[in-house]
Amino acid sequence: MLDVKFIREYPDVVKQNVINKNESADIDALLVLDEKRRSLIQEVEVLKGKRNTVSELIASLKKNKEDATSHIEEMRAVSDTIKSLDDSLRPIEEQIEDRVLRIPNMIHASVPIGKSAADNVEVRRKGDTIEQGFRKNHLEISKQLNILDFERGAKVSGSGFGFYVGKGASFERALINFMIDLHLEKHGYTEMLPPFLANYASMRGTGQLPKMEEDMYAMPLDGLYAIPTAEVPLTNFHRDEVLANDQLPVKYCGYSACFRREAGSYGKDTKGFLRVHQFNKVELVKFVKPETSYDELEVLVTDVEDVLNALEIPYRVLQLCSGDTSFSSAKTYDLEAWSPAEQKWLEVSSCSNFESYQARRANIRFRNDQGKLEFLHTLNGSGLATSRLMVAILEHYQTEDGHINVPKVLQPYCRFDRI
RNA sequence: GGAGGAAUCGCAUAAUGGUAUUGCAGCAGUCUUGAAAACUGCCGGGCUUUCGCCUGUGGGGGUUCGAGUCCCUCUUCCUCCGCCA
Repeated sequence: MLDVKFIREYPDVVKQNVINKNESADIDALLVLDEKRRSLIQEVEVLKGKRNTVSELIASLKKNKEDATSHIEEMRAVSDTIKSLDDSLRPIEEQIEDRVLRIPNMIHASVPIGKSAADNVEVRRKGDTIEQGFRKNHLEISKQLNILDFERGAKVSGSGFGFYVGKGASFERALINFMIDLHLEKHGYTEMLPPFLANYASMRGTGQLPKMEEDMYAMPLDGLYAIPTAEVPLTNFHRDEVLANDQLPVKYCGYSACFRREAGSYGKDTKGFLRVHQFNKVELVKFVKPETSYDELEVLVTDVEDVLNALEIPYRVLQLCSGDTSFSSAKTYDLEAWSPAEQKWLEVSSCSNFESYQARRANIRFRNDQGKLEFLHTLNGSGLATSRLMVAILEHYQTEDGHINVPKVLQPYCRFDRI
């Protein structure tokens, strides 16, 4: 979340940012509440100061066995007033918190202003887009080879769930292991295997709640939510903690299943793996010093590109415009893999710098060079999500006789080199 | 699920119901050629030009003039019992 002090000082900048991000938030209502809060605090603090000094007086009178009855009587009234002021303050502070949590992060100065995905800027491209040719789409080829089963997924769980079957399951597992090993060995991340359910405080810490509640699977009986990304547990790993200065940067790499209700997106890209309620993803999360976070973002993107390069899948890197940059992010790059059968780019990764937005929500600090406590910066990127990557692989590595060659780098992870 | 114990600054610790102690670590300074040691200051959050003020003992309530301390409740951790892959 943003610092309330910042919102108070630069309300117009914050308002323009909300517009640029295609979000909505009533900044003026917040400022009215903030004003009310501060004047109430001023009033109540004078009374509390009085109570403190008189209480001390009462203590010393009692120690000397003198009479303090009149002071106690007086303080009884003061305490009642304090209580009623505190009572009127509480709902105001709750409203302020709720409103602040619903204000999006400020975009970075380098982010182009734009309305939608059409205004995103292609930064670079590796490999060429290719024609469909003889290639079948991922649903046809996977049905023919019996490696994915969405019909039975729908029977067992519902629309938008699928089974990986036989060599399809092995191949998925190989892909995950390959990506994790690459990030550990080549990029120096620490491996994590997180819980797939998280509590309210964690979901709030990374910015999913309270605003995106309808996108989450919830288990109200236990107050738990199915994670939409490993970003949630990996970032909240350090919630309410202070990291040592020389510990930074901290880099985690973790696999998780990801769960998304995808409410409101019915009918859009719903074919097979293009949009599912559960998918697998290897996530990268970094905790860094503020002055290094934009350099760390660039490195994060190249860490992800290494995976696509190793798999020899054509891809492009996009810088998202303001309107397409997510709620909590200050700057985001998307990576898209080419799908010959769909004849379009598929989003397979999203790499973002959240600056101190998540750190402030989740209260993650470090001791800076001056020995002071300061919010650090968090970043994360998918490295990568397998479902759409699988679509690209099944198309690119398809042979004319209707089989799939296993990419060279995955062969050591599979017990076969052809499906 | 049941019984008992615990939670105080980054870590560790103290506090007959009278307003949070001390040590370590960290930061700045004095001294030093430099470092160490020693000494001084800072060292949870907020407000304040300064002096200071408010707040803060896992979360939320309550009793009281006054709560780390007493009561209720929730959470987490530890010990044991039960159930379980």
